[in-house]
Amino acid sequence: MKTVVTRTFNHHVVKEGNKSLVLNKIIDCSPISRASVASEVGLNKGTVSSLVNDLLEDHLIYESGPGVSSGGRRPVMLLFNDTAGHSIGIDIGVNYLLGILTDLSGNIVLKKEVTFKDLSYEEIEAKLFAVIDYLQASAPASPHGIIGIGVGVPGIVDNDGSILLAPNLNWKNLNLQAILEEKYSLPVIIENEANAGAYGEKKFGAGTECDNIVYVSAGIGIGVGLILNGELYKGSNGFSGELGHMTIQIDGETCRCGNKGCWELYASEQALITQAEPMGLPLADHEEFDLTNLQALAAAGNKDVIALFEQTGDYLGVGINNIINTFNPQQVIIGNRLASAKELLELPLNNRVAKQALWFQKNDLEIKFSELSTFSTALGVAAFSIENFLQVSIQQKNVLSV
Amino acid sequence: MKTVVTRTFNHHVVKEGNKSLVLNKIIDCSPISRASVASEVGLNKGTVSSLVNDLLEDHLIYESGPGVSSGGRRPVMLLFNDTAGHSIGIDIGVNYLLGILTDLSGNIVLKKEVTFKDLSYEEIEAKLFAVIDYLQASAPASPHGIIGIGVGVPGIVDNDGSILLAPNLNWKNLNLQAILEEKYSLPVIIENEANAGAYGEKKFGAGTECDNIVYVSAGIGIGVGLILNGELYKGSNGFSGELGHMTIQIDGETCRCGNKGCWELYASEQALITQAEPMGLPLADHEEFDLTNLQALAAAGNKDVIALFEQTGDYLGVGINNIINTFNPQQVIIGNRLASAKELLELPLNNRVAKQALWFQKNDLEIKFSELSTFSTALGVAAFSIENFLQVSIQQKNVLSV
DNA sequence: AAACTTTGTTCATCCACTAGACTAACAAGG
DNA sequence: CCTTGTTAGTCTAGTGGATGAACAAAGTTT
Repeated sequence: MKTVVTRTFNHHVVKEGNKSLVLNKIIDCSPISRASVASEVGLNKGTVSSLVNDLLEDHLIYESGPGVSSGGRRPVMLLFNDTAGHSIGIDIGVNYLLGILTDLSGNIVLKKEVTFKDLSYEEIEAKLFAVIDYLQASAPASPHGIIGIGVGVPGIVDNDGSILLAPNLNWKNLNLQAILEEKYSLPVIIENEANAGAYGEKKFGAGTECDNIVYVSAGIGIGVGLILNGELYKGSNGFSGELGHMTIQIDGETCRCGNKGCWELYASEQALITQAEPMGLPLADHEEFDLTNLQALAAAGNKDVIALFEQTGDYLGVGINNIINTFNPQQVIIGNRLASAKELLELPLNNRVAKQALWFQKNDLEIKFSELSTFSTALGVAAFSIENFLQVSIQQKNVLSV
Repeated sequence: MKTVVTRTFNHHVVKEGNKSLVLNKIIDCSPISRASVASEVGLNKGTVSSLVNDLLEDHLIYESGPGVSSGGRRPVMLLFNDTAGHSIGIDIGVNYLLGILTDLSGNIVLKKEVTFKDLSYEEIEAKLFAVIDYLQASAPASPHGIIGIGVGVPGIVDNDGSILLAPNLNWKNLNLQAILEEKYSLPVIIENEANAGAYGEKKFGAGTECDNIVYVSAGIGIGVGLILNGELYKGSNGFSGELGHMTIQIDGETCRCGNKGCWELYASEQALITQAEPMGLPLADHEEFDLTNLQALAAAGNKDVIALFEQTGDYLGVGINNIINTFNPQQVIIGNRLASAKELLELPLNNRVAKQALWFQKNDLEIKFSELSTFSTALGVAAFSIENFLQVSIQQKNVLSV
């Protein structure tokens, strides 16, 4: 038996679509009157009134006092009800766990960060539960409560929310989505950290106006999140964006993935550390090399370290140039740990791109460092939940009224 | 003033959407009865009947004799009216011009090929007009006649149909779309040759079932066409897929684009020729090196040439591996001139990918050589016109009835 | 021949959008 | 203060298209 996969069109679809148009208009332009929504979206005034009433009933929007008159009756202003619910976003890093609670506009109302080192899955899971419990308990009261949990992980996530592999955490084949949904009875989304970061930047960061954004998450390794034609591109199985293992030097050094000359051997935090180690640099007792103390050394004027950053920025540029040739994006956003070294990396990176990029690619192209700083991923996964929640909220009314 | 950009939902949209579902079902499954369409698409029988009547009036489908009974009244079978119109597709290469006339299913009814060398734009334009005139004049009579002209060119085409640059033809800033629309008063589409090829494979070739396809057009240079999430991805300005200039060897040779180590320096027809020239190979009088005589030499058992092809296949694999890591596609299709050397290239290419690709990328991944052989591009541009025509046909009725 | 199946049409009903009338609320001018 | 004009929002009748059910048409099975 072939099941029906296509979605047919009927008045439910029409209403849902228009409701979504109205809601998005209010979110983007609040405060706004019914009349303005109608004229700007292109719907009839009556239609808008009716849809607005539905949205009011769902507490997704609210009316504020009358606005200013433009020569006639004063309009009733409509606003998006930011705080009708809250979303939990978790960013699990190699040695930290960042949890945030956001309202429906992505404003961070609460954050909780834990750092650790070399923990087992069970230990990290305990910390994860603790953070979620804390955020859930501390969330302000609201009509819809916690509307979902999103988790970003540094690894390969398939389309079912299973973490196939998180090499730096030593996780394999872990269905974190099922575990969390079971425990919290809430919608849960697990997503690759770079994909989430890209979505975060698209929704709340530098790229709100753009349809084609490439987010380069440069940390210990390099992952890439892709927003193409306005939506997240995940590939057939969810494994797109593994650009850290793009070959940029056929006969280069061997990578832990088994290949030679992978990009992340040249342009990641690990690359910096590996190259710094044999340099005999001064370090405080018991400290290991990491980005932070290398940045300190550079700030102190150590020329070797500065040169190292410049070299890394140049190599970042090589890969980003490949990205530009591939995607012709409007924005390339560099995020994750290396984004904090913007001052050291930006100039050599831009020089490389200026020298290499094909002339026609340079128009309208922006290369930026993340605006959301360390929150891109957490905000991104929180945004996934919000997006789903709003979509379902708009549908439900129709389903119930059938 | 802000113009209305969003499209609101109303009855027309519903009807248009359902009509499209019905038509596509008939195209995919013809012959098929009204009853089957209804149950498989999920629409009411009456709705389907009404929409089918519209489609019959437009000559987009037709009824054949009754089908076989399955225990009741015999169904009236519906078929897509292939020959309700014809589409012209032109593939302009560096030294050839291929024109085809197809029916609405992409069957080639007529073809006309011209070869040339070092012609000016004006000379090529004359040949282009001649081919179009010939195809137009020879097209069988049909209710809708010629429904559009599509042209694929080896160059950079922006979103307005202007050819910004076709380096191997020496064309610059040429609005071929305007020229052809003016002359023929038909809808004209100009598209990059690789993008068109990708679309051709998606519509009529190996990739009809796949949503994520990467088409590698390996000719004198390398261009890549991307089908992502089921649709052609063109980038913000239409310049995506310039993967021929992806760096795969940072300190490699210098390319004509000014950069070093570009992929097409290692894995294109030009790469083969450049490497073959100093080898002192035997050639017939007055002949220059090209793919054809190199293939002949390889077929004759020349070990140096065979090794050259193997090396090229290996390098093709390097870039394709980068593509796999980037896109996690279901299919990678190699097209254009080098596809004809499948026997020589396939093994080393597959070896390289087998050795390099990350393990989780290998599932469900197919690497193929083009099924449509030299027609990918011409069929692709013809398909663009067909797609547009069908979409407009479905709309028109609604617009008229307002 | 009678009973059952399947196909396709017809018709009354429902739902959501639209146009336009209407009410409410305001500004400006005499 | 009242009148005129303008804008905001509601209300109502009308319309288009999907739906479900009844029905006619044309088969098969027993």
